[in-house]
Amino acid sequence: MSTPAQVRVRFSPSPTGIPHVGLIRTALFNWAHARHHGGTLVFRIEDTDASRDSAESYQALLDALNWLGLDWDEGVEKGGPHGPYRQSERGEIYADALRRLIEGGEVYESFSSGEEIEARHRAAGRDPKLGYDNADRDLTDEQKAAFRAEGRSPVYRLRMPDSDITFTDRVRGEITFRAGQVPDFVLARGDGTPLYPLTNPVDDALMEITHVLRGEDLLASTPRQIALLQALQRVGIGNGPFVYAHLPLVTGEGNRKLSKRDPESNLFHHRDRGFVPEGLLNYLALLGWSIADDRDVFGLDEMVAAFDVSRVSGNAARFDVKKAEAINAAHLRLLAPDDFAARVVPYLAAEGIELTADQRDLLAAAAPLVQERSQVLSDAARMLAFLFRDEESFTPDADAAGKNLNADAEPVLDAAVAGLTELPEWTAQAIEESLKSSLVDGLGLKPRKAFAPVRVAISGRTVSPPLYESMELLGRERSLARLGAGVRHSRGMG
RNA sequence: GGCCCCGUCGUCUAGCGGCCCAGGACGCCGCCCUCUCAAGGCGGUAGCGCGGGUUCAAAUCCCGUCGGGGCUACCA
Repeated sequence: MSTPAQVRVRFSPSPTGIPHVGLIRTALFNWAHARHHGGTLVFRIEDTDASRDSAESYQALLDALNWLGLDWDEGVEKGGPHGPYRQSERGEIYADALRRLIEGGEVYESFSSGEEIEARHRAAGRDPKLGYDNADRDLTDEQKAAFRAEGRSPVYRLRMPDSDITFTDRVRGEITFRAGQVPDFVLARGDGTPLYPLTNPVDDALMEITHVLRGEDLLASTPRQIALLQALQRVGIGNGPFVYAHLPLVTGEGNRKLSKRDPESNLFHHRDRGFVPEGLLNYLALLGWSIADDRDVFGLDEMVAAFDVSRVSGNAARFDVKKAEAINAAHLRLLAPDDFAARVVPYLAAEGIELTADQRDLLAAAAPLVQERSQVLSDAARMLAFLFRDEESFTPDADAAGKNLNADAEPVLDAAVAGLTELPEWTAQAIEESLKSSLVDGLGLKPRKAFAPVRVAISGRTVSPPLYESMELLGRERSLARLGAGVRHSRGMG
């Protein structure tokens, strides 16, 4: 595909709250688009609302992108020829743009209050929710002076063109907004504070953005931006409108836009559960895009090679935790064993386990046992935790113990201990033979019945790494100690 | 209410006029492997919202309708 100019895209969040998966999906698509075309990704911060922006949110954004490995070429923390990249530091630029727009007759002062606008609609028998009625477009100097004399200060509105606005959205095709449907809108407050509708297009123009990939929630504001971009061009700023692509919304239960209230909207929630960047990014890529008709597990490099915005779907996409986990699980299995083990470490720490050097080796030996049975890294940490707890602090999961370390379990565990104590060598194979002979053959139990109490006594859980291997790694002494503790627990239940 | 977007299995999607009595994935169900939970393998379940056109032929094009969603701030 050929593109006339060098591709320049941007990721321009406002630092409010915790990074949302929908926001990150947008970042990913912009990143992929830039990388696919060998273009430039600009990372700009839209912090024009001091009351909502926070330094923590800004840090969280950096943290998110760094964790995911989504790098940018120009922007905050990096600089570039179009800085500064935080809107809070670009006040003079917006003031200048506004001044030129006013001098060029593109923008006018508006004194109407919201109540007045509604009142006019009611008086005329119109829907009061119609929005601004462009009533202040041609105020005379005398009228303006009179308003000022009342102590009122005006807002600045862009004079919208009286012609249709049509553009070709890269994902949705041609979209037209009829003339007169979009009211003149506010670019800056009376005190001159620039607002998003002004700053966003001004920066896109100045930063020479060529493609805007953003959420569908911004689709309705596109005609306003196009009109502004054209006006800016007339007063000597930028080259007019560029290509737009509105990405489908990411929704939650009930097809509603995923709200900040939903835990799955929180990027860090997924990181905390043990999604790896590869897995989460892969899943996010699937929300509106597909790499092939028969494949959905792929890496970032493959995405970059194949990405094409025009193949993005227009349908809203529901964030499905189950599928996200399945994709993540596939990536977990793709990891080299030592890499997998290393990534589990922080999740063990979250369980309160700090590893010693010896335990590091133990982890390296044990991690492969759970690599294929984990969906997220915290699964692995939970299954492995029993290996790293000393006998004083080890306590089986209450639920598992209640169901499996009961009166019925006592003879089972006793028999297991008896057989295991005398075992000449402590290997998984020897353990297996011993347990089968003492429990299955000796007590005539079904394997299900026989191994459940042993598993819970040893690992503390009903789902664990393979039992015999687990016991081998745990060692004879500790295994017998836990079986003994299991016996005592069982008596307590009897 | 107005403007705009969207409408293929429960969910994410492939499909861009014949290759589709619709393919993949997740989920769900079943079976197999196992004298261990799980994992894994195999199989199954389930969908083109509806009504009109256009065409030899429509999931694919057009119109209508119904449904869902977004926007509608001196937030971004």
